[in-house]
Amino acid sequence: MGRRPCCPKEINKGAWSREEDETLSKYVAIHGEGKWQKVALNAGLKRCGKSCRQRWLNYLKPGIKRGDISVDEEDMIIRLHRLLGNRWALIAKRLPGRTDNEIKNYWNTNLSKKLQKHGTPSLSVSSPQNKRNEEEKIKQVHVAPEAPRPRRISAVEYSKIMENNRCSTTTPSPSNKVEGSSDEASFSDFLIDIDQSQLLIGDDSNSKVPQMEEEHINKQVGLTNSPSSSSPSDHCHHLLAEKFDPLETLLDVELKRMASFLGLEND
DNA sequence: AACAGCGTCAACCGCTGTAGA
DNA sequence: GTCTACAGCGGTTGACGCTGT
Repeated sequence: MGRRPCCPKEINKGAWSREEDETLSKYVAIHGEGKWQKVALNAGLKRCGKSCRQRWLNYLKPGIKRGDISVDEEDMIIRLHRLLGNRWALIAKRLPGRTDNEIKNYWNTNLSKKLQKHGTPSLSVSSPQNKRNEEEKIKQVHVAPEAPRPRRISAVEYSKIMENNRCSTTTPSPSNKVEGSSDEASFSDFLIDIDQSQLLIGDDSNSKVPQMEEEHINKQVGLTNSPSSSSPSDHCHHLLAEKFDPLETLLDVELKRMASFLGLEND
């Protein structure tokens, strides 16, 4: 069963002209993003919808940073890549103004070579005290390049996995772990405890930082919690109900750690 | 000056997930 | 439950510019 070609045959390919860029920008400014097939059709662009989307997101969209990647950004990319592997879209989300394509290209052309040359890159943010912990943590969550590609997974599948793991009984809940603990690692441990082979990653752009993590953070900073004092099983139900991204959460923990090294905790 | 080799990056391609009919 | 269209992602390609010979 063949797949229908996504684009008509009589379309432009290759580099976009200035006229095409203008047409696309104007159309999106008026009608907004989305429905890219219609964009291509209605705007009179002889391009396929995918091509329009990509051009907009990677080049025309306001706020796109172009040009040199700063040292800080590079450092961040390296760290995020350690954590996430080749999940460029997720990495890009953490670098405002940078696109997944740009980061991917930068990695392939610069960083991968640097890393090959020097082995582990020397990351600028590391205090001796925390370095060991961090290395340990990275070891645990490191996505090896040769590891099978993480699979995106639906909330429904996740629910099944969580139920199989009997999370209400065997998995420590952030809510009871956090009690009296200022150790944010405990929270990431909770995440890491999920069988790596079953680790799922919901990385759609709408996935928000899970409420459970917000609660955790709120507790850390001494904010009052939501009225529903949650039992472990409540948390489990919450997990089941929400689309949840353990990696996303881990990432935030990691970023917070980095921020604390840099003294940027309040930013 | 001419050519080859290499690096960069925009764009393409194929795949998966999701939503709606 | 199945099918289809669409969105999104990551790997790959190819055009172009730069550098070395």
